[in-house]
Amino acid sequence: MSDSYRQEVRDLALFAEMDMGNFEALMRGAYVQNFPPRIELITEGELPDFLHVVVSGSVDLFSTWNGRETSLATVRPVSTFILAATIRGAPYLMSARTLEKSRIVLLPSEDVRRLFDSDSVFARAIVTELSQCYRAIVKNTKDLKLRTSLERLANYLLRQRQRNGTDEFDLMMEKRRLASFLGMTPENLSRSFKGLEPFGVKVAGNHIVITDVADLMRFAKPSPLIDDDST
Amino acid sequence: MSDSYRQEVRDLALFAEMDMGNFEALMRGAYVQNFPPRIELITEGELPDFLHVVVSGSVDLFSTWNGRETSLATVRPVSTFILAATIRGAPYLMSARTLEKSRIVLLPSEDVRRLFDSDSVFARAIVTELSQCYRAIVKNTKDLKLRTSLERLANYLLRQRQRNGTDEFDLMMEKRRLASFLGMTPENLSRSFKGLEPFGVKVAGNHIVITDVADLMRFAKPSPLIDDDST
DNA sequence: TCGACGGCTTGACAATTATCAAGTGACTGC
DNA sequence: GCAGTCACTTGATAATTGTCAAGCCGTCGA
Repeated sequence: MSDSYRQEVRDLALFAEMDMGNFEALMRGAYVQNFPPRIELITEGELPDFLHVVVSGSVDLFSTWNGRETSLATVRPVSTFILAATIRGAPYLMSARTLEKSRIVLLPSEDVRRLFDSDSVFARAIVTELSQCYRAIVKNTKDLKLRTSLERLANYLLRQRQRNGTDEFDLMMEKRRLASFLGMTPENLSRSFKGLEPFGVKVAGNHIVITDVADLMRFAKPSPLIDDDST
Repeated sequence: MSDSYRQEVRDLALFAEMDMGNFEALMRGAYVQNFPPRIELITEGELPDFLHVVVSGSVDLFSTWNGRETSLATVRPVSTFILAATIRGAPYLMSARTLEKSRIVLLPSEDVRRLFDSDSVFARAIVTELSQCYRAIVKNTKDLKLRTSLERLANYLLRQRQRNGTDEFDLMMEKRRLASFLGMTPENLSRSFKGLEPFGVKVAGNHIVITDVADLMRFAKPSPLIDDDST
């Protein structure tokens, strides 16, 4: 494995503080793989062989039931996914597929679990990461249960504005996936974008301009307890 | 604190394996409190002072936004809640209220965080607990996004059947709260119960009889990746 | 250049879900 | 006992969301 990837993984909060010898051992068993777009990396129901780290590209976490499919999250560099399944040695609850050409570091689950047992610094880093993931999905559940689809879209746009630090930005994903992520159909997402025009949202393809932030916020009523990424 | 509560807390997976001296220290700072029904124990947005352990009674975790409210989970003895907020020292994302007369053990957050840093056995127990909570809420999100309300109710009833080990049981909560938990209105829950009659569900007040399990399963299509409590 | 493809949009319509209003029935306190 | 309360139910109606079909409009490759 090239040193640059090694360093990128080491820089993750999850691995940054762990014992260097343990980290080296973990990386010895690891390998990097390149995937083309739209490749299914893992399938829900299977047992975790590897902890995955996205080094470049992006990965969609999704789930299916009874012929329906929904997108649950997007993983962007540099971060891990399916940590909980790896730790528990329990079946994946989500499937994962690459969205674009992506480079993934694979860490054997066995090694991760063994280190989790022997390296208490690593164990603590895992707690931090897991509690972060847990809180993120709690916020997502609140978003889903307390808001209409129009309100979810409005707040999504405000969160993107916050991330980008500007009132003008491009959507980070296909609209069809955004629709799935927000829990609606592509058709309804189209109509919802129209529905936000009166509140100061201009849409041209993937390009969004928020012309009246105050007005949009008045409608969206964002809350730190749902929309803050950090806490 | 009485020895019986001390032992009940110790028996929790979260505390069972930790160093005895550390556990004793934790319990010295703890205290037990009795609450009447419908008392708000914590309010979302506040900072965690205590890790809560329900010893008897039951607690509703809920959240509000813009005048709406939704029930996210019910905590029954003996288990903890708001572990993630306590560990991160971040604001509660959910509020909690007693559903009935309840006895709660309060463990100062400071002590919990300190022990989490110094007792690696405890830290590992926390990882197990958190990953369990995380996976539970992922399942809940899939339930919400992939199923209609009728399907959610059908699968809920099958889960209760599994828990109780019998085709005849009482609902564990008020129907209004069940409705909120399942992401629907009380009116719709009423109609949904009616809608499940053709699939072998008989309802009389809080009492449920599943007269045709095979038929109900054919409709509900339960999946271990959504409906299994254990994995 | 052209046609095929795929994602997006639009309109008509249907299903699902929520809201409002009224009524039932069980329990409670005077 | 009896009125009052509250959860639950039911019906009518409205809002939201999904489905289906068709058309638009880029991109891409022949």
